[in-house]
Amino acid sequence: METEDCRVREVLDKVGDKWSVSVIGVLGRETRRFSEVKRAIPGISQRMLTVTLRALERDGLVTRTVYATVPPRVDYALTALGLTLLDSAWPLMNWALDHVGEIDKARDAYDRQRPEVPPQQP
Amino acid sequence: METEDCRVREVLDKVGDKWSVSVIGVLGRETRRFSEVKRAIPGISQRMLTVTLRALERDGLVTRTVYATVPPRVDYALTALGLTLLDSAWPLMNWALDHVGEIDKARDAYDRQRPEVPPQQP
DNA sequence: CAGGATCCCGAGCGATACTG
DNA sequence: CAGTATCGCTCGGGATCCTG
Repeated sequence: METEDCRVREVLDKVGDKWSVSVIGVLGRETRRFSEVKRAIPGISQRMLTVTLRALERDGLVTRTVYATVPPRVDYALTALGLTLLDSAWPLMNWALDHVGEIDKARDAYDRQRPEVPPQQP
Repeated sequence: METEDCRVREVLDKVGDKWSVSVIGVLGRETRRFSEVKRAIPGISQRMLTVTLRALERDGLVTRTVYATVPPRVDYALTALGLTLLDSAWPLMNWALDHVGEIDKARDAYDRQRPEVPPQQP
């Protein structure tokens, strides 16, 4: 954890950013249209979906296929590289799922110990 | 990837944030003092190290031990939970290390295809 | 030595409106 | 349908100064 660790962190930042994981998870092993991905991720704005997909495409993690139809249609899918990322991220995603409860409990315990600006009524 | 996915993302955000991974990596299986961790992570400010460590402690991932000596001394170490996180994160960290090169290449190729505001001299 | 308190800038992102 | 363009706000986080 020293010198080129920053490069790792850069990649981890990407995985950790607000939407990339969700998008990669939704794509999984199937090809999806823009609107399908959007519908599959409740809170995302079309802007952030576009931005996120562009970034993933730029990094060689997803492919973008445009069909010159009317109305337009664009398909997204994970590349081979993207699939290896998905596989490598699985353990961590599972960890998150498995331990959310523990984390919540730890957090509550921690918060109960420190008053931290006890509620006032302004 | 639908409803409680947001909880997973919340945890992933934590892992993906700017310093958590580095801190967890530095702690690894050994106890370290505040200043040791700080020195092991080049770019970090003491403020962000404090903030990051507090968040990890709150989530039950690291323990904080204060010695009432002069000068003061504070030790940090991963909890059992933190260790399971470290293990689960390994595959992803390795993936990042192994594929940084590929990502850079993909990025360069992508950028070379789109002019994207060709350099001007203002 | 370990960290609390402030100030402050800019990236990140949501909301909205327009287009091929 | 699948974007692009703008505006504006939030807040992450760096710099700096102070303390037990």
